[in-house]
Amino acid sequence: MLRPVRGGNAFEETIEHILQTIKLGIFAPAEKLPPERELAEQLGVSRATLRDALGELQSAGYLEVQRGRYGGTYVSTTPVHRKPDDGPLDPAEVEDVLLFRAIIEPATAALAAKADLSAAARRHLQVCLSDVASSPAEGYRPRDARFHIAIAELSGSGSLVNAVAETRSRLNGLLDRIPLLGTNLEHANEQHVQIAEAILRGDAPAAERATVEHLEGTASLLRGFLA
Amino acid sequence: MLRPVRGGNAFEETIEHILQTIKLGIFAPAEKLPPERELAEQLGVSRATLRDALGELQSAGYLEVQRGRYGGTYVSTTPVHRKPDDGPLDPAEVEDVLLFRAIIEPATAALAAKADLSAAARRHLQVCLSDVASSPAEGYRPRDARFHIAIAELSGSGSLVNAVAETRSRLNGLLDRIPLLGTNLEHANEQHVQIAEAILRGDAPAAERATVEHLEGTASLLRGFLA
DNA sequence: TCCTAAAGGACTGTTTTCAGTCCAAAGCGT
DNA sequence: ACGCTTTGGACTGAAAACAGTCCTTTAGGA
Repeated sequence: MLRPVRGGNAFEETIEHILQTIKLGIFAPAEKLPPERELAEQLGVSRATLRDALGELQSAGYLEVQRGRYGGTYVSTTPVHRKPDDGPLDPAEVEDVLLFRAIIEPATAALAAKADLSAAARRHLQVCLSDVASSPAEGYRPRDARFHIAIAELSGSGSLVNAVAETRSRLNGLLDRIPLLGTNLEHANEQHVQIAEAILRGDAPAAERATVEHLEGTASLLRGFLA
Repeated sequence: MLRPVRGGNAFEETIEHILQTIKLGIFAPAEKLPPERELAEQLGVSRATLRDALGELQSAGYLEVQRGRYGGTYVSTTPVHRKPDDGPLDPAEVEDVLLFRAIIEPATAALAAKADLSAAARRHLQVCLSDVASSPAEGYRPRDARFHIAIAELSGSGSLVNAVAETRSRLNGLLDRIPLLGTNLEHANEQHVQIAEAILRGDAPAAERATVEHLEGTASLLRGFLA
C-alpha cells in the first residue's frame, strides 16, 4: 500500500504526460498545444521544465514548433515510427488492466446513456465516432482512445474520465508490445456504432452490453499473446 | 484533460501521503512505520525530505519517535483532535465521489466473493471486520476504511485497491466537513457483517447487493448535508 | 562489561526545479 | 512602413530535493 509519491523527476513526468495526451488522441495531429506559459501552469510545472520536456519531444519528432505571433507548438502530422517495445507481456499487468477496464467502461457507457446530453455533446460523440471509423490503421489507436474518453466525458464524472484515460494509457502500453493486426478493426468499428447509438438513444442497458462485448475483443486478443 | 503533473512539492506530498495511510487505517495506532531509509525508498523520495515530513507529523502529534536499536517511528495512540474542517461541501465533488464509489466498490466486493481465498485472507477479513465492529466512535473511520480496503485486497487487483483507497480518502475529506453522528454506526456494522459473510461464502451477487445498500447510507447522509 | 547492529539525527555538496525577467521572431492592423 | 501583440527562446539567482557520509542513541548478545 505504499506507492511512490512521485513517478520520477518533474522533467520525465512532464514528457510522459504530454506524450500520453498525444497517444490518447487528446491532442490530435496538426493540433496546436496551449502556449507554454499556459500549459506550464495547467501542468503545475515551471515553464523552464516544461520547455525542457517540449524540446525533448520536439527532437524526438512528436512536436513541431513555430515562433512568432500566431505561432505555437504543434503535434507532428508525421507519426514517429516507434520500434515495437517487445519485452514480454506481464500477465499480472494484463489481467489487472483488463479487469479494471471491464468494471469502469461498461458502467461509464451506461451512465452516459442515462445522462441527458446537449446537442453539442451528441455532435462531439458522433465526430469522434466517424473520426475513428475513417482512420487509417496506423493512426487508429489515438482515435479509438479518444472515442472511449469522449464517452467518459459524457458521463459527467471527472473521476471516470481520469480512470478511463489512465487505464487506456496502460492498455496502450501493452498493445505496443504485440504486433498490430488490423483484421478486427471493422468489427471494432461496428461495435463502436452500437455503443454510440445506444448512448444517443438513452438505452443504458444496451450501451453497457455493447461495451462489454467490445472490450472482450481486446481482452481475448491480449490474452492470446500470453499463451 | 490536462491535470497537474504533481500535486505540490515533494515535502507536502509526502506529508499528505503518510497522513492518508494513517487516516485509512493502513498504519494503525501504536503500529511501527518502516525504518526511514526503507520508507524513503518506497515513497520514491529522499530521506531528507521524508524526515522533514515525519518531523512535521511528529510535532503535529500524529507520530512518536524512539531512537536507538529497536526504536522507530510509531503512529500516535492518542488521536489528534482535528478541528472540524467546515468549509461548505462542494456538491460536484460529493456527487463525483459517490458515483465513482458506487461503481467500483460493489464490483470489488463481487470480485472478492468470486476469488478463492486463502485461510490467511479469510482470517484477515474477519479481523478487520471485528476491529471495526468493536471500535469506539472516534477511531471508527480508519478502521472502516481499512475494512473496505481489505475487501479490495481480496479481489486481487492492485488497481482496485488503489482506486478504493483513493476514493475513500476523498470521501473522508468530505465526511470531515460534516458533524459526526454516531446513530447509524450499528446499522453500518450490520451491513459490514452481511458483506463479509457473502464474500466468505462466495456469494458474489449477495456481496454486490449488500455493498450497494451499504454505500447508500453514506450517500444519503452526505446528500442530506447538501440541502 | 563491552561490542555490535539497527535505528534516528545531522551535515555537505550537487543537481533539479523554480519564479522572474528580458530577448527575438512573426503576423496583423493602422 | 511602423508598431503592437503574441508567441517561443534564453538567462539568472534562489529555493527545493537529492545522494552520500558520518554521528548518536539504544538494546541485545558475546
